[in-house]
Amino acid sequence: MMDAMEVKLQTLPRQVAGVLARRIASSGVTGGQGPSEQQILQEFGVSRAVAREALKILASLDMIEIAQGRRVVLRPAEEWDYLSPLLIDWLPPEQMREILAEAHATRIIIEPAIAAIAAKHMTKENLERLGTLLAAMSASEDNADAYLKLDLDFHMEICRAAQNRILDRFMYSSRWWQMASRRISNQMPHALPSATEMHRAIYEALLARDAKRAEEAMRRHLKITTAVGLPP
Amino acid sequence: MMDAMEVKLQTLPRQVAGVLARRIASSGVTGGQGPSEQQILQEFGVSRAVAREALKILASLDMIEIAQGRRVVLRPAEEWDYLSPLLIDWLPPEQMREILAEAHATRIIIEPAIAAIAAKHMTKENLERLGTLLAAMSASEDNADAYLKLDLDFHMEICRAAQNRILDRFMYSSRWWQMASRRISNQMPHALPSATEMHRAIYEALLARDAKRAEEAMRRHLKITTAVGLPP
DNA sequence: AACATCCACTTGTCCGATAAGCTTATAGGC
DNA sequence: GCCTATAAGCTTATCGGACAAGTGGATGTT
Repeated sequence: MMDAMEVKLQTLPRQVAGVLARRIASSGVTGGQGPSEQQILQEFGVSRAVAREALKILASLDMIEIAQGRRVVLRPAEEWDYLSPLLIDWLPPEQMREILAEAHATRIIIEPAIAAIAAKHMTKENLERLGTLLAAMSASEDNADAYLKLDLDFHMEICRAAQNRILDRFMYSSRWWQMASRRISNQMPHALPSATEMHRAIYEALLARDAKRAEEAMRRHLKITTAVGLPP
Repeated sequence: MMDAMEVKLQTLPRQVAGVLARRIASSGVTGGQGPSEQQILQEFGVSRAVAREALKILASLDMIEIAQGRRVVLRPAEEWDYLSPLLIDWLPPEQMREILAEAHATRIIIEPAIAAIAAKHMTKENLERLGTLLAAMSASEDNADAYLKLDLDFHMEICRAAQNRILDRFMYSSRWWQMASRRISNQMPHALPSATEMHRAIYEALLARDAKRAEEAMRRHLKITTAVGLPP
């Protein structure tokens, strides 16, 4: 049962799935045969139940395809579930950076549109929570971790106002991207005060229910964040 | 082991997960205790392995949370994975219609932006494939099923040109939404010729690498589709 | 060469047992 | 009486072995 020495951070199937996923993602091979239950048993020394669950995890990420009687096959990488926090963590560094850059590009498309819609649907409660978050951000500019959490909540609160569960889901995934992004690039503590200013600009546009202004404020905010936080 | 009479369309865990998911989605309850392994064993008469896999499926949709020693808990419906084709099929009709409407609203946000980006990245191969698809659509206007597949491929091909795997993933999910949408509303055979015209307008804008025009053509196309294909 | 049969391999499902973690209740000490 | 600590009982995690069911290729026949 793997190495008894190592600390148990995650469930066994997830650890096995992680090793397999990294291997698949690094190899770049696609379309061929994937790992079979038997191979996993022998290589990792785990029970068949664990091997099966590990494969099920990879299947839920659309990395492999499982069918009775047939061998596991590797699915094309273009269709993997890059919205899953699991997959993000298992990608090799270069691919991870690429995905995070693409995720940010997608934010620049979606979030201004969200802000525009939200401006028209904002309730008093939404605005109150945004105001509270803004004050907390202003007071947390010396704590990058706390600030990030408030930042994420701020954007999520705006999305909630747009009342669209598909967009909600996108923002939910965005949470993991940004946490991963911060893990690999620990800079931008100096940018926090200016970030608060930009958030305030968004807030005030929403307060005035000015869709155009909210959209533009959000776009400016995200474009500047690109230049600061991510590699070219 | 359930009813031996019924045909085996899907794997057993998935069937069980479907029943449980429908029950959870219909009840509207959230935050409380979810189904335990023992309860599933007794109610469905399946083995523990099947019960566990069924729960794992629900967990992969973010519908429940599983942890050793603790009982399964129901997660808030706002964070379910509405991008999954499984969940879509398991929602009660009203919720399904709501989600499909929200999905279409999201398409109107994202796809025009995709078209604008794609216009600048279009390769000769992309344009050739689009042209082929367009011709096939024109010849399939009497076959709604075939037309839908070509339609989906057309939009996907444009997205591919934008070279963004997050957007790719979104379009991949969009595939299931539209197939579900067609399943519940079987109209719009008369709209196919005009749909081809709109697709051609998009194609020509891309051919001219005119981002603004492609964006606007895509937006018009999707807005008209809204009025025809979905309930208000 | 075409076709039917059989066999080996793979995944699906079942059963029973032990380990590990959490919650609650109970017993003890203060 | 209140608090703490231990223990009991529930939950999920992992193991091992067995058989069923489906697929694909090898085999063999016509």
